Amino acid sequence: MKSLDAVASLAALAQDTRLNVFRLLVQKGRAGLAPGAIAEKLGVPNATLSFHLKELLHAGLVGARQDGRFIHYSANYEQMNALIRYLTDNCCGGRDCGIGDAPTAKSRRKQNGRQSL
Amino acid sequence: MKSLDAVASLAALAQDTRLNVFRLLVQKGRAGLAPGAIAEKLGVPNATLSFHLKELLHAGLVGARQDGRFIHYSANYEQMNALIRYLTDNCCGGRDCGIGDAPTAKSRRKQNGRQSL
DNA sequence: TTCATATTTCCACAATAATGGAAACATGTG
DNA sequence: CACATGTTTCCATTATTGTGGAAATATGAA
Repeated sequence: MKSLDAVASLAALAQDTRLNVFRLLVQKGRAGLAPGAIAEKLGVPNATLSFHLKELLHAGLVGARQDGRFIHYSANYEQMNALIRYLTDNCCGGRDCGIGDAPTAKSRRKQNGRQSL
Repeated sequence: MKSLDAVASLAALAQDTRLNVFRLLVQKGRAGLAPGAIAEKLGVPNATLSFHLKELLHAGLVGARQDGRFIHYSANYEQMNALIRYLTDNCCGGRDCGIGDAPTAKSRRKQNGRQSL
């Protein structure tokens, strides 16, 4: 990931409504959600939501898939992971500091002894 | 981490100079760097750097430690990891999707067979 | 105290971002 | 086609952010 891409992604997430939208989509998985459902869930006016979805889309953090009258927006996990890698890159000069290693959804599930379904 | 904290942290990182400063500090480890060294390394005017360091400090992403005439700024890894956790929280509704799991500095070192020093 | 160096504050200007109602546009249905 | 519903664009207003030179402040050394 390039610096400009990272800044664009971070700027896209650095806004309350967009962050809520993105986290909602992250939790919804590949299937995603349509703007109407997002607007209802988060209580955001259509015009405002549309503006923010476009920002997220432009930053590459979400994808859109047309399905009849609906458009399903979904999180772009590759971009999300690339961004996280960019932030933690070469942590502590590459030494095994044990701190540039955020517990991830997966590792936390392992700690909890939960398995996939 | 609260939504407002996450937005503040993301906003702090969503700026080219600040992102460069933060990544530099992440790579420098707990020892950190003084503004003078950062300014020289990144070619940023003092006033501008000072402004951005304050932003990062205020967002909790870096810490400052006075040492004589110098002030050592260093990355706050706890905050960094909390932010990453916030973004990936409950990915795919908690199912073992295998995608909310960014390769971290540590895991990548393991894959490369490198050990700590 | 006087000097040298490190860092921050002041300030004003320029640029960008967020908001949401109303209207326009797109798509499937009868 | 006419209609209902989902989504986006238009637009003006308001608020926030980034910039860097110059001056002020802080700290240690001579």
